[in-house]
Amino acid sequence: MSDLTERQKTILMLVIRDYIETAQPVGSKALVERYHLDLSSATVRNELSALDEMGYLRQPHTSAGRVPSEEGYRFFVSQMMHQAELPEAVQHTITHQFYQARPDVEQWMTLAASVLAHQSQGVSMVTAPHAEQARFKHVELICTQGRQVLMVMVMAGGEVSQQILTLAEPVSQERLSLTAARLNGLLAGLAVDAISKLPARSDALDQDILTLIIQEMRRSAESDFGNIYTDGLTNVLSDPEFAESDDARRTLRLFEERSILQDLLSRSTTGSMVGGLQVLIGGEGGWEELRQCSMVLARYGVPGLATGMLGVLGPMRMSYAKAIPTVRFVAGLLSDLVNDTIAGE
Amino acid sequence: MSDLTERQKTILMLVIRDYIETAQPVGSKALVERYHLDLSSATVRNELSALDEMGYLRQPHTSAGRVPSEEGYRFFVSQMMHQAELPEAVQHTITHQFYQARPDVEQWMTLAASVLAHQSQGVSMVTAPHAEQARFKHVELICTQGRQVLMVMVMAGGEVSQQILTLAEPVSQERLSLTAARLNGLLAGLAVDAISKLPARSDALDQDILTLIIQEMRRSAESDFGNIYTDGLTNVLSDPEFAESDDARRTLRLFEERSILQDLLSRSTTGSMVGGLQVLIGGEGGWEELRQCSMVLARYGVPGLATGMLGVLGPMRMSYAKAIPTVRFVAGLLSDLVNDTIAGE
DNA sequence: TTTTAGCACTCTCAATTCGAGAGTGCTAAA
DNA sequence: TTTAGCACTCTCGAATTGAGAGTGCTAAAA
Repeated sequence: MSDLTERQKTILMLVIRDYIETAQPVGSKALVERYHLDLSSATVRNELSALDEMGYLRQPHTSAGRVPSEEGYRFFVSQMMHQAELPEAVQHTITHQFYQARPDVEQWMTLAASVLAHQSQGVSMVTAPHAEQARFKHVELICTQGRQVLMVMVMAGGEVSQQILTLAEPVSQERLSLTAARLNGLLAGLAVDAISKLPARSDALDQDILTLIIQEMRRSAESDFGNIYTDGLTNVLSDPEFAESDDARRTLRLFEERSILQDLLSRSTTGSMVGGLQVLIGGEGGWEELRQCSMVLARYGVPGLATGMLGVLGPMRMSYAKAIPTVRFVAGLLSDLVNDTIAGE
Repeated sequence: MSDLTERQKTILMLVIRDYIETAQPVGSKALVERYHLDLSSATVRNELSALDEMGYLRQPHTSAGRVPSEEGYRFFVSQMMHQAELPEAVQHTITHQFYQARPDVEQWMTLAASVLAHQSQGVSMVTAPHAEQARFKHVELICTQGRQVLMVMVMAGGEVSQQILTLAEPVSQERLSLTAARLNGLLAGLAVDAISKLPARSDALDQDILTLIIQEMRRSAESDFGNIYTDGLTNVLSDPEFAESDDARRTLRLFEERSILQDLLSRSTTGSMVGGLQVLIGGEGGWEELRQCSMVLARYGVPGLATGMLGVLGPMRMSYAKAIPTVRFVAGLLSDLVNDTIAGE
C-alpha cells in the first residue's frame, strides 16, 4: 500500500480523477499535457507501467491508456475519504428543504432519496427508520363501515402501521374505543415478547385484536426494512458503461425486485467501514450484477432504538468526491430528525 | 373506415399482428408464407399498396416491408377490443393473489401494479382511490413524546393521512383524546366546505387542530391522486424500439417525475373511450416523449365516492391483446374491493 | 375484370477493408 | 534518473461492397 512513492501516488490519483471525468482510458501524454506535469511522457510511462504491475491500474488492451482497477479505486477512496466535506451552501440548501417539507416520515424519505440522487448523479436508496426491538405505544380502532375496521398502531420509535380488518359481525365505535383503551393501558411500552406472554383476554374482541397486534409486530420485526425509497434510476442509464447491452436492464431489475435490495442492504455490514460510511467497490457486495458498480452506504438513526440505511449506487467510476460527503451529510441530517422525533426535547 | 373489403381487413390485421410479434417491417412474400394465404405475393402486394394509400400502413423507406401507422393500430384495437377476455385460469390466479394479500390499500396498489406489468409486459401505473369531495370521518391524536403529536385522519372513503405535529407546549394524552373526541362529534360526515364555515372553537388546542384538519383536507382535495404506484419499468428497456439512443431514458424520466405522471393521468379524459377503457395511441396523450408509445387506461372505483386510475404503457406495438383484457379485469377487481371497503355489507 | 408470374430496380444492412491516431515499450543518449 | 526517438500495436470511424428482401409495373392467364 505505502510502497508507493509520492510521485506515484500523485500520478495514480490524477489518472483516476481523469478517468472518472472522461470515462476514457488515460495515456501518458494526455496526462502530462492536461495537468502540466513537470515530467516527460516517457517518465510518466514508466510510472504507469509500475502502477500497472502493482495492480492499481489495468490496460484494456495492449497500447491503450490505463484504467483504474478495483484496487486503484480503493486507494483513491481511502485518500479522499477524510478531506471531503459538502460545501456550506449546499448543506444549507438541503437542510432548508428538510425543514420546509411536511413533517412526515414518508416525505423525509422521499426527499432524502431525491437529494442523494441529484447530488451524486447516481441511484439512491433510503430505508425508513426501523426499530429492531419495537415497543408498543398505542392502538386505535376506527369503524369505517359495517364490519370493516381500520386498525392504526404506533410503535415507540414512531413507526406507524395501518391495516383493514373484517370482523365476524358489526361492532359499534363505542365498543371499539373501549377495547382500544383497555389494550392501550395494558400494552404500553411492552415489547412483542412480553406481550405474547400475557394471559388471554376474557373479552373475545379484545383477544382478537391482541392476536392481530402480536402478528403485526412480529411481521414488522422480521423484516429488516419496510419500504425502500429510491430515486435517480435514470441517472445510471446515462452512464456510458451502461449505454450498450442489457447490463443496465439487469441492474435496474435489482431495483424493481425490492426483496433483492433488502437483502443487499442487510448484508452490507461487511466491507471496509470508514467514518461511519461504507464503500463497496465492484463486486464487494457479492452480487454478480453489481460487479461494475460501487456503492456508498451509511446507517443512520439512534442505535438500538430506530435505525435505517441510505446510500448511493453508481458505476465504479462514480463521483466519490460528491457521493461520499453527500451520504455522510444526509445520514447526519436524518439521524437528527429521528432523534428529535423519538427523544422529544 | 368500412371502405375496406373483407380481404383488406384480414390482411391488415395479419400485418399488424405480425409486426407486433416481430417488430420487423412485414413484406408481401413473408406474409403469404407465414400465414398460408391462398393468394400470391403479387396480389397481397397490391392490397398492401392500397392500405398504404388509405393511411393504415406506412413504408419506412422505399422497398422495405410495411409498418402499421397510428391509424392502423386504431383499427386493430377497435377490432379486438370486444372479443378480448382474460383466460379463466389467469383470472383465478389474480383474484387469488388479491384475497391472499394483507387487506391494506397500499398492498393492493402494489399488487395491482405488479400484475399489470407482468401480464402486459409493459410499464404499469396505479393510483390510490381518491374522493373528489372527501367527507371527514375520524381523527386521532396520539402523543409520541413531549410536544410531538401524531395526527391520524380518516376520510369517509377510507383514505388515511398521517402527520407529525409539534405543539407549542407539551399536552397530555388525556387532553388530546378529549379534543379528538369533541372534533369527531362535531365534524363527522362533513365535507371540507362545511367544516371551514364552522364558528371558531373556544378551546385553543381544538381550534389549532381544526385548522390543521381543514388544511390537510384542502391539500388532499387539490391533488387528483396521491401516490402513484408503478412497476415493470425494466420491461420497456427490453423493447427493441428503445434499444438505441436515449429515448428510453427520456421516457423513464417521465416516470420518476411523479408530477408529470399525475398530469398525464388527469388529462386523459380525452381520447376514444370504449367499454370503460381508454386507449391512447402514439402522441394522443399530448406528450412529445410518448409519441412512440401507447397507453391503455381505465378508471376504477365508485364514481363520486372514491375513484382511481390504472393503466399500462408500452411501445406502440405493445401487445394490446394482453394489455386490454388485463387492464379491464384488474379495474373490475379494484372496483369491487373499493366497493366492499366503502359500502360495507 | 381479377389474379399471377416475371423482371428490373431500390434500399438496407452486415461484413470488410483501410488509414489515421493514440498509446506503448525499449534503447540509447543526456 | 530522466528524456528523446523510434518501431510497433491496437482501436475506431469512414468508405466500400455485395447479398437479400421488397417493391412496382407489365403482360399473360384465369
